[in-house]
Amino acid sequence: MAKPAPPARPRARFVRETPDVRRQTLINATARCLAEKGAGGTSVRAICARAGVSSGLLTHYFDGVDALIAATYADVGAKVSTAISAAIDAAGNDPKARLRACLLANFRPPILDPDLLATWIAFWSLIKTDPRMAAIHTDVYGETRTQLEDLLRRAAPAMTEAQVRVAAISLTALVDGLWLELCLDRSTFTPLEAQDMVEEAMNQALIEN
Amino acid sequence: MAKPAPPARPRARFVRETPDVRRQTLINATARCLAEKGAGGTSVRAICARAGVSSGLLTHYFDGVDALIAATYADVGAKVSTAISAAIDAAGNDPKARLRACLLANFRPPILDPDLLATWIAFWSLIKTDPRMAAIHTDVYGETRTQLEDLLRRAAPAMTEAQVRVAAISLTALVDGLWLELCLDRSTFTPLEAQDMVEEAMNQALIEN
DNA sequence: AGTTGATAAGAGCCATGGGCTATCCAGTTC
DNA sequence: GAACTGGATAGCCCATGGCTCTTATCAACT
Repeated sequence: MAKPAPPARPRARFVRETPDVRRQTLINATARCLAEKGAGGTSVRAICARAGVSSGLLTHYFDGVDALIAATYADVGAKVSTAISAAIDAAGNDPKARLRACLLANFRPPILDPDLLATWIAFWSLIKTDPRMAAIHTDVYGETRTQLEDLLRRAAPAMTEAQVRVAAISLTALVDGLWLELCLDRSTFTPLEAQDMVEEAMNQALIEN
Repeated sequence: MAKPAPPARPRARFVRETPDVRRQTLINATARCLAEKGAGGTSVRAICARAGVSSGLLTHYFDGVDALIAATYADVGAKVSTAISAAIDAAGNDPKARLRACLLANFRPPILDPDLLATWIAFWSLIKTDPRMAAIHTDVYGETRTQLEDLLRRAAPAMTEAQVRVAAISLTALVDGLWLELCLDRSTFTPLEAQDMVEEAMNQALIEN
């Protein structure tokens, strides 16, 4: 069928971007949508409206909205990893100072951010049903733990591999638990208190071994 | 308007239940839906199909699906609290044994359960947008922490109030972080290892003070 | 400058979601 | 046993969701 009515309003102008730029724009818009409206409010239309593109673009550049969310997960994970690495490098060369910086960076922006938790929760909610998300989570968590184990080995060379592994898991869990509760409800304790608790646990792990 | 076509199939039989039974049935169905299909797959129709009732009942007994989810949050939180209290009572009268039981119960069924995490994640995802959920969360978390603080005081009477508070927050965070990661991915470490880590942290908190 | 082909827009399609309501039936009361 | 009360059903309405498809637009190439 031929379209009977010509468009009353001319079609909007647009600029042609490279695929990388477009994908990044969509990923950023997805992260903001997840943060502001949660997983339930993150629809194709909402993402594309925020990105300033039409809804057809999403399917054009990603294999559906689920794939876009998975890509956003990987991207946000990489951003967090970068922020932590930057904090480590800024701490200088002392192994203990570097370990400390790695742990405490979790309680400062941009990582200590309720919006980031909202994004993360959206990812967690998809791990159960989407194997791709589960794979990304395993990657991200494993990378973080490996980095922490490396810092621990340098800060306490006397530790055995088993001790390093347990300490890394334990410190990661403590950090995650404090971070989670801080993002959910700031009224219980402060980021500084959380940092003190983590530092205390870190010293215990180093002293014991 | 009168209905023009008489129903080809007679209407289904039904049984009349008390409001409490119906509400509990719907709450249980909601918890199972959240666990199996995540927050995204938990619709009015899915809940009611699982509960074996028609979709109109949900609106009849709850003020929309959000209210039902909030009720489910409160119910699941109460169940967890009950399980922990039971573990504490089963530990006898020794204060340290009771504290230990409270902490370690988090790594045994029914609390260590990926389905439970799925339910919890659904709740977290609503805290940001629904003040009622935030209020319930504050209640549940506060109650848990108060209970832990009480056990700590009895196990280590020499601790100051500030020390008790910090220890409770810290131990809760460690437990939550380990529990979270265990539910997300069992391959990283085992529940027994998690219990050992928590016990170690508990002993540290008790010895120091 | 004209041509070309991929990029982008935007309306539309079908499915699903939540809530509403007219209708029906099980248990109670007289 | 008959009328009554209110729990329970099932279908409907409208909004929104993801995705497709056609058409318009732009930038590179000849």
